[in-house]
Amino acid sequence: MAQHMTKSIIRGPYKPGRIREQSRDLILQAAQAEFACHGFRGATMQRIAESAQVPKANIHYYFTSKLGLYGAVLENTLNLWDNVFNELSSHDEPAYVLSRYIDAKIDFSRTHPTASRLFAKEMISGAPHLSAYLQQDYRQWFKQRMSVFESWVAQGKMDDIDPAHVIFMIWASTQYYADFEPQIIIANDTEQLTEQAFLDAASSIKHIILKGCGIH
Amino acid sequence: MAQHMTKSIIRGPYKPGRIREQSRDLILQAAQAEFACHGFRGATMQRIAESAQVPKANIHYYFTSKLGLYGAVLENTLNLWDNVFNELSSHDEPAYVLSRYIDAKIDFSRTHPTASRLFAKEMISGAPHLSAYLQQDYRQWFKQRMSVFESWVAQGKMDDIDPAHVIFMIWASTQYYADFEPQIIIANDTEQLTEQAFLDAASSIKHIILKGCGIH
DNA sequence: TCAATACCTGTCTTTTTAGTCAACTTTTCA
DNA sequence: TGAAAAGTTGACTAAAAAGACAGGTATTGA
Repeated sequence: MAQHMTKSIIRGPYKPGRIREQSRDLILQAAQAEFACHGFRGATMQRIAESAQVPKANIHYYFTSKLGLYGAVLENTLNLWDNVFNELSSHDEPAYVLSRYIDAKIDFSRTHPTASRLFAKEMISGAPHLSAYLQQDYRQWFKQRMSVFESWVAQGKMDDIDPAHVIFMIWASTQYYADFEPQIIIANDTEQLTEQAFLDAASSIKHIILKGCGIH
Repeated sequence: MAQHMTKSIIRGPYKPGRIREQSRDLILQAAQAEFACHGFRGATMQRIAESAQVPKANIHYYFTSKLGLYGAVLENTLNLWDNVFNELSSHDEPAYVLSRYIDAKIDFSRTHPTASRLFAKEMISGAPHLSAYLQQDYRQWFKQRMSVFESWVAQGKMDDIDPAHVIFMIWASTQYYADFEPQIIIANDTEQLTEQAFLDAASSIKHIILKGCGIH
């Protein structure tokens, strides 16, 4: 993704590359929703074009192919993801760190549900387009966090539980509120999930995870 | 799904309707895998045919259309699902009931991963083909179980947590091991998930859920 | 103002897809 | 055993899909 920012000062409403950026973003957003809903194979360029209200040929002006567009959408989404990942820092107090992390994850589910769903769809399909990411950034991040948990266990700050399962439980529980929305909406007997519903979910998850891991 | 069992005694290897049943099952199984991997729109009749090793026209002999086939697959899958749902009976002891339920759910993830993924894909897509089920059986089941939890809370057998979140946490955590398999495999640094890995997961989930809910 | 560059899109081609159909083979049971 | 019923399938059609491309318009900076 080469960025060739010109040195031009803001002079009028137009700068070279500015239209490009806007149009790309518009298409990427429509594409994310379409891919999240129907998966890579099930999404169509025509529907993405209609959703973004641009001619289909315009998409091919900015993206080489359907696969190229999907790759750009995934890359875009992973950047968001990484920011939330990094919230799980190596602070000394597990209660503080995990609480913040669960809050951040639930907030992500509320504010970026399509990003969560896109990622989930890709995983369920066997993650054919994420192997590079999973093998590198993810693997590294995961190992680092594991060692933090292990140090907590060694210091007697939490029960001796395999940290991997704790992380998976947090991911699963928080992402569930984005990915399985229809199920939750019907169980709640409501039309759509309010911010309060997400806060309540975070509260329950924090209670169970912290107490369940013996963290005070 | 009309069943017209004839009264014929076992005479040879062939009975009317027997071939039908076998062929339908063969196709349904291939279709489940394909739909689970690529979703409704992304799956193709040709690929299902190849996977089942029958000509495409044969599928159309048994199923009216792609949508009809998908409906049959969903119906098939929901029957399996319901059996696991019913494991969560209204026994007196929450520790016993929840332990058994978590074990059953994890076992389902291990033995029927494609069923879990099919269901997840449908949910993420907004559950357009499951509204009838969600509005009836599921809703009813959910309300009944909620009241069981509430009675446990009233009897001081568990902490005062919204039961819905507990159920969602159990579902999310157990299904995660089927739906997000690639992620777990890479984290575990292994080739595939062993039965022992699932047992360990169940063990950790039980520990956290029971202790986290204050169940003894 | 005026080339040069970036951006836009209607129309076309090729491939893939769901679904049809008529001719064929196998199985059944009276 | 033989006619009727069930099952099978290669070849076809029509629709939808991804992508190419030429000929346009808008924007820029000198």
